[in-house]
Amino acid sequence: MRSASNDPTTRERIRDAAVLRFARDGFGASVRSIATDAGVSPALVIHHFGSKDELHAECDEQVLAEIRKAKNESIDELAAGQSILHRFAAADEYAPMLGYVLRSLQDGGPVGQTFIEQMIEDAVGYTKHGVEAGLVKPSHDEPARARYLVLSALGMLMLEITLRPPEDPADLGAIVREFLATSYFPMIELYTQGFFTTRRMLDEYLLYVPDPPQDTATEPASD
Amino acid sequence: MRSASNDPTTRERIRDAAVLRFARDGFGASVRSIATDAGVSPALVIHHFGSKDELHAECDEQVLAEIRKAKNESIDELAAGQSILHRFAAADEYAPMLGYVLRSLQDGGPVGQTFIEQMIEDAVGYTKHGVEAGLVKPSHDEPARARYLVLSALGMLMLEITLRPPEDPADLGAIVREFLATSYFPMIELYTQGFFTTRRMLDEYLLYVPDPPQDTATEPASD
DNA sequence: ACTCCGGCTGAACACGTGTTTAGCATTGAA
DNA sequence: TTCAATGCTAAACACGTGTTCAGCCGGAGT
Repeated sequence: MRSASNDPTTRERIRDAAVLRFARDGFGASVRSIATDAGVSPALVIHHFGSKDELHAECDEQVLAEIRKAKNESIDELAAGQSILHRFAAADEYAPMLGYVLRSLQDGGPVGQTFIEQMIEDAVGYTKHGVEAGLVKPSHDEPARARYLVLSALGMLMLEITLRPPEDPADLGAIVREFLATSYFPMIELYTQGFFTTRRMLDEYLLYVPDPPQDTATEPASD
Repeated sequence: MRSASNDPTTRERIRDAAVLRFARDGFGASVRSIATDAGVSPALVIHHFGSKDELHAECDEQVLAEIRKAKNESIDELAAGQSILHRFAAADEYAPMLGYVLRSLQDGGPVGQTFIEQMIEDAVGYTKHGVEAGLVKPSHDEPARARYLVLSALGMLMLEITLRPPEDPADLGAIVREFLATSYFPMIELYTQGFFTTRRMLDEYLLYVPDPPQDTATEPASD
């Protein structure tokens, strides 16, 4: 049999090795290093995937599928308001996936983009629940707030990891946990009591722009 | 004269071209492209700087010096609580410097590190003034808050630019202005009214960790 | 037993990189 | 004029990259 699509062993082993190497070293990792990890010749990698770019694309799909799976499996916890980030950080088995996502974030790749979009979408849901339950204050622009919260948290994590990269990428889970731990206090404090003592700046803004944008908030402040 | 250290023309032209190219294309930019920009042969670049790494280091110094200069020149505005980021975004002439800093942030390079450290240091000062003036609520851990505010803002900007890179890097100033504009509302809202309706989570944390760290907030949560 | 065939490899190719080297050209001094 | 030195370059080198190609090897089919 040609087993045109489901010879599960070698091809998948290469793909998995690639995901790991990409997560560890970024997408500049060489085909040769991936081949070595998979115990295979560089030529075979190309033979199976056609090119490095196609291998990259297939890794993207694989990781996105794994994320979907992880989300479905922990849907109960996620419903409680925990983000997928906590879920990833909870178990070290997710470290490669997390590393891959962060690399993709640094690269501006499609995995990073859709990951962020999904997180924003989820955040909209969480805040909606929170508001309805009376735990979260309503916002004049919920999508903008959700987007702000996600981007600031994820960007901060990305920055932290870029500035102090882990010696062993397997420790990524631990690093994210440490990050969540150290960010927790200032975040909770800010979320609880705010930063300013007066409503002046907010009210002035609401006066100046009486109707907060609904779809795109991307109007530059003229000049 | 040998003019051992102060032939200002060619060498500086190469350095400036390098800063620009690094800002545009990242530090992977080739020596050849820099040489072409400077109207010079690749060999001369090496002849003047010894190696690409040393050129990179010299560009770092140059940019840090420019940042110091820009800070000193606009010290009045900065004292009013505006961050250096606003200053950079205000005029397009700073776009290369800004681009260089962001690249260095992506790379985890020393420019990014000291830039962040400086911003955090400044933020500590700003918030201190704000608290004394009664405009800003005090925090149980001021350094942690300052660090949180800077990292979240800068990380967010970095993420935005990575995910939607400018077609023409000269537009960086405009992009940052747009970013500041769109982040402004959710940020002000969060800073004004907070996020949670109750103090429960904060109080629980303060109960659990009665004495917030004073110098370093980077203690991992045990293992 | 023979053939065929497909997974697989070693060796090479083409290319881009940072860097080196030999030497050109221009300039200033003796 | 001659010499030396300096700023600079063309060409090459060494190396790492993705990719290709001819062919090996082992197992299944007849």
